[in-house]
Formats: sequence, C-alpha cells, structure tokens
Amino acid sequence: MKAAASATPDTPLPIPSGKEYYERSLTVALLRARESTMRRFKRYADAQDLTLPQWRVLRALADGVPLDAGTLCQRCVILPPSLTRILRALAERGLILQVPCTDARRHMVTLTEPGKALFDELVIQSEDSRRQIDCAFGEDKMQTLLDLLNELREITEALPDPD
Amino acid sequence: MKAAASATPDTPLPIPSGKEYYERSLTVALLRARESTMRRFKRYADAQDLTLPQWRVLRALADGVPLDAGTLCQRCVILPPSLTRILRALAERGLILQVPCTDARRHMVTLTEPGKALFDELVIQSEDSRRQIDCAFGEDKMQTLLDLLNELREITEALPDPD
DNA sequence: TATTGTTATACTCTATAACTATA
DNA sequence: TATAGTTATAGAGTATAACAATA
Repeated sequence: MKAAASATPDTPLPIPSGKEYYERSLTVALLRARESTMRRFKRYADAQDLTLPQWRVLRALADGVPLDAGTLCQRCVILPPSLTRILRALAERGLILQVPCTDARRHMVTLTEPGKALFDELVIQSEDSRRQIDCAFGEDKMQTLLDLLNELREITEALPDPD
Repeated sequence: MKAAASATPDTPLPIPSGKEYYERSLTVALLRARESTMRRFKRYADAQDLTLPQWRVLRALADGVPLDAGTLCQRCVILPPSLTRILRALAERGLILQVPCTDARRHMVTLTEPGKALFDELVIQSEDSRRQIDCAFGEDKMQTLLDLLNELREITEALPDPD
C-alpha cells in the first residue's frame, strides 16, 4: 500500500500497524478522549433532561455574565440554527432569560435563578466523576492537558483561513 | 451565585469569570480543540464526498488489516446502527469489501484497492494542513498532547463503569 | 442462552441558503 | 450595505429497543 506523503516524495513513510497508526491522528485522539470522558458525565445531563449542547450553554453562562448568541455559538461549538432552538428550549423551561441590549440585533441571554440552581446541582452531582478521572489521570497531567488543548485551539484559530 | 461543590462543602469554590471558568472544562476543551483543528481537514473529506465518520472508518482500515464491526464502532466512535449505514455506503462505492470470517456473526471488512487509493489521496491532500498545525503548535508539544490524549482515554476506559 | 449485527423509530445536531430586522 | 439571528430544509448522527442469525 502507498504511504503518506512526506517532505521528500521519494522516501514515503510506511504506515505502521493498526492501533499504532490510528492513534497518531490528532482529531481522532481528541474525539476518543472526549467520548471516554464525556460518557461518564452524560447521565447527569440525561437525569436533568438536558442535552450536552444545552449543558454547554448553561456552563458558558454560569458566572452570571450575559452573552450574545454569536459568542455562545463560538464558545459552545454550536451552529446558529441549533443555538436558536436551544435558547428557545432553555427559555421555555425558565432556565435562561433574554436581556435587553443597546444593539437590538443581538440576542443577549443570562441565567435565571432556577437556571443557576440547576447548573450548580449538575456540578455537585458530577463532582465525584470529575474527581475520579482527575485522580486516575493525575492532577498535574490534567492541568498540562487542559493548557495544551486551549493553546492548540488558540494557535489553530489564529492560522490563516484555508478557504 | 452558588459555587461548585468542593471536598469541604463549607468552603465552596468561587466560579471565576467567563472564559477562565469555561476553559477549565475538560470535555469542552476537547470539543473546541477538535473543532478548530477538524475544520481545516473537513474540506478534504467534502471534496471526496466522504463524511468524517466515513473517513475515520477508512483510516482505521488503512494499514490493510481487516476489522469487524464491533472494533470499528469502538475505534471510530460510531454506534452500531450508524456503522451499518456507513459500511453499506462505503461498500456501494467499492471502497471496502466484506471478507469471510470463521464466526459468521461478525461483519469483517477490509479496504479495496480503490479504497486504499482514495485514503492515500486524502492523506496527501491534507498533508499541508497537518504540517501547518504541527509547525505552529510545535512537534514536541503535539507528540506530548497525543500521548496524553491516548493515555487519558485508556485510563478512563479502565475505570469502573458508573452504571 | 449469550453474542453480533441489523432494523425500526424518534430525536437532535449539522450544514447551507434564504430571509428578516437592525445598524 | 453589512451584520446578527431566525427560518427552512435536507441530511447525518445519536440513542434505544426490538429483532434475526449464529455461537
């Protein structure tokens, strides 16, 4: 089988055997790491009838600072049409509230008291799972990983657009 | 607002301001890092009329070792019903082929020659984007990140099931 | 009887384009 | 005219349960 392109096309890189090669893909490693950790948290969202994107929105608003739809789309990795539905669902449950904005185009929202309470409840309920992963992996490594992930994102976002 | 639970409930942790708090979530950091990097690769999949899950399946089979549906589900983070559709679509395009297995229950597949060729083409086409991210982030850090991600996954999967 | 996949079904998210309202 | 969101619509993935075939 043909190998991956290399700096010098005359010396193609061999593709190593299965697991080894497959784990070298960054995006796959990110996906699998997320799946294995997220799986442990999803049941808390389920118990509160929240989808994971909905939980991300609550988390993004958790410190009480109102945010507009565009910022929420970016931070929560949700496309605008999805966010529209999510904001409507959360508002119907009384978990968030639209707040006026000088720019009337912007859809600015903030957590209500019940919304804050629900998020705090989720944090408390999931704390054991979080700590379990933290301990098994090591707090130092976890901090290193978080820093690397955020740095990778910032650097990648700063790269010139491929379009 | 109430803060996150802590080891000693009497001293609740304060929730720091927005970006700071939000970036402390592992699963969100994983999602955002994946989004920012994946975005650069998706167009290559689009150009070949492949969805990202389909691309993962090709990648998992790239070294030529046939795999069964269960293994593919795990490695590619795809649920069985989705994989059934994906395998059917890839087989209809002649990119994969079912191979006989002593256990007739198992759906074992391997890449065809056109399948290998298409995957190799994708690797070549996306090589520049991969190298661009690698250089901007640093090869050493990238290797560290990959190792941490795979280790986190292995450790988390080994934890006792929360169910 | 347990395991491996497939089918059925409902829901959510993804993605693009067209549209509305505001700046 | 440009920007921020919403609506419309099609398609793909998510998730559960029920089912079929094989071990």
